[in-house]
Amino acid sequence: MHSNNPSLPEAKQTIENAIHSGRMTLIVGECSIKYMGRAGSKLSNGERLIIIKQDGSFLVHQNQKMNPVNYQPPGCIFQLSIENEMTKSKETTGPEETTGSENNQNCETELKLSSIRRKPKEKIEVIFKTISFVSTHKMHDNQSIRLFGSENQLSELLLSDLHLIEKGLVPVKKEQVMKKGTVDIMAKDSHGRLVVIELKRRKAELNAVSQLSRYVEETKKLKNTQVRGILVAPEITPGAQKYLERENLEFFKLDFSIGNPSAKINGLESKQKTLFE
Amino acid sequence: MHSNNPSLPEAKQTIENAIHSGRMTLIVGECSIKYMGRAGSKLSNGERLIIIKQDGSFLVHQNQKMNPVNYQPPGCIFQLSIENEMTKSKETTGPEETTGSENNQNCETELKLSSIRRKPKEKIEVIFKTISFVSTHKMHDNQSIRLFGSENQLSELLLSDLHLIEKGLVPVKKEQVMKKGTVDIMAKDSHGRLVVIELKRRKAELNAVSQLSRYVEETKKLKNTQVRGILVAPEITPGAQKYLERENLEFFKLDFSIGNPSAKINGLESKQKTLFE
DNA sequence: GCTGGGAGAGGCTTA
DNA sequence: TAAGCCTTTCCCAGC
Repeated sequence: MHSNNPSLPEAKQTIENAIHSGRMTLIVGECSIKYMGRAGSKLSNGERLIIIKQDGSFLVHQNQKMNPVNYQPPGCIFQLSIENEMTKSKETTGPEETTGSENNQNCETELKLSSIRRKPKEKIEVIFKTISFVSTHKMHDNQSIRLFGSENQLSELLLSDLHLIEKGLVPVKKEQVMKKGTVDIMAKDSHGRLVVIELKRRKAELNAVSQLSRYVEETKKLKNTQVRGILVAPEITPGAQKYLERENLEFFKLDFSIGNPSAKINGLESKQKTLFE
Repeated sequence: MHSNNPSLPEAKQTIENAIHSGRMTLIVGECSIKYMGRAGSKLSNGERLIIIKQDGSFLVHQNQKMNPVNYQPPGCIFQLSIENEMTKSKETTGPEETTGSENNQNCETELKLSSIRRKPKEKIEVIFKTISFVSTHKMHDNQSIRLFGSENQLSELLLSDLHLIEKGLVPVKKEQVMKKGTVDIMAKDSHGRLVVIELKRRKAELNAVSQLSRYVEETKKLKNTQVRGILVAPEITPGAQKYLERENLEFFKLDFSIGNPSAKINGLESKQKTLFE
């Protein structure tokens, strides 16, 4: 269902019906936006796209950037109301005679769309001056995305190929839960020393080293033994490299990108491909 | 501009025109999606909303969740092509006689929309079986959002109210750039000791302590002097608290919420309000 | 529910 | 451009 240049009351009705029936609602219109909650924001008048989803997600997009300019996560509720100058005046200064409304009866009328989140308490108010477009869609879709190459998956792959990193490296407690606490992979080297392995699917930065360092320290205290730490990532920043060396930790370069011929990881790549195809 | 249940060639033309003229394009249709790049993903057939923005941003939304299921950041380019079974067969197994096309001439025809990112090399392919809806919008909008309550802003406010944290605390190099490297605020206490302050606008977790610890250690080495570290946040998790104590760092509770009467931060709240109103 | 950490993170500022 | 870090981060898995 869709309508072009609907009146604000028409739009209100359409949107309410759509929300009620779980249809995705798209609105394009000239609006100003206010947000108050964990933080606050204001956006002056302009044309934007508003999206209301079945699960109560709420998005406001400008015609640029990937991320919405305002948003609410799933679960919020919506309120719609027609407001006009007379109403507003009444509320604030009492009834007045309408002025300047001869040219356009709607020029002072606005549609307010509020989306409210309970916890934390947050509210977005979209004040539409005009709506150029509303459409609603049933959106039949029972599929879920399958993602390949997440850190978790790479970790699994790496477990069976630990020798890629170092000869003689074996998982601690073979075929058992690796994720001890927050450590990605726990292993033992050929000298029987514990090795904590932190995996990053992208260029490792300072905080990755901080993390590994923390894990190593905790493991040392817990096991009361010497513990090595290896950071596995496709790249590392200079600062992180220096920090790593100061902490006596190690780096192993490993590229994970899918479908990239330059990522010639023995065995790993083919396994990824197999999973992906 | 909009069209309902367009043919795939019509949709192709409409979309190409819109991209060329920088109009935001909305497409609702039944499609399958494939992504290859830093990672990979597959999504089987279903109805989704596709958004193409002026700056080359690309979004695929299902009717749930806040985040797009697939996406490209600004700057990517688009390719559209009509594909059908005969074409496909030719490519793979040579010409064949068309079968089962009597009922619906378009049943084997597809519209492929590819969005390509240069660096890193990534590609999304959306294969439309049917398109129920296309609309394009000029989206006149020259406004930028003004956000209140970001950590940066809070840091600025706090600089002029350092005594809130501790009596006698003064900024190092008064009225000068504080952000030495990555340290939020550098100060001196009444005993002349350097104090590194890390500010978190929300509940502080382990990595916040890691961060502060790292800054303190670096500052110690750099200045070769005793250095205190204070974590300022509205809350702290138990794990972070323990870690903090082990590292001999300090915590100061400070609530930043906007419009929350419980946030009785002397001066800070009124300053925030002033900024927001 | 809280804690912890990844994300195809994106996006921003500064060097 | 890279580096570092914030985000109204969202989101998910574990506990």
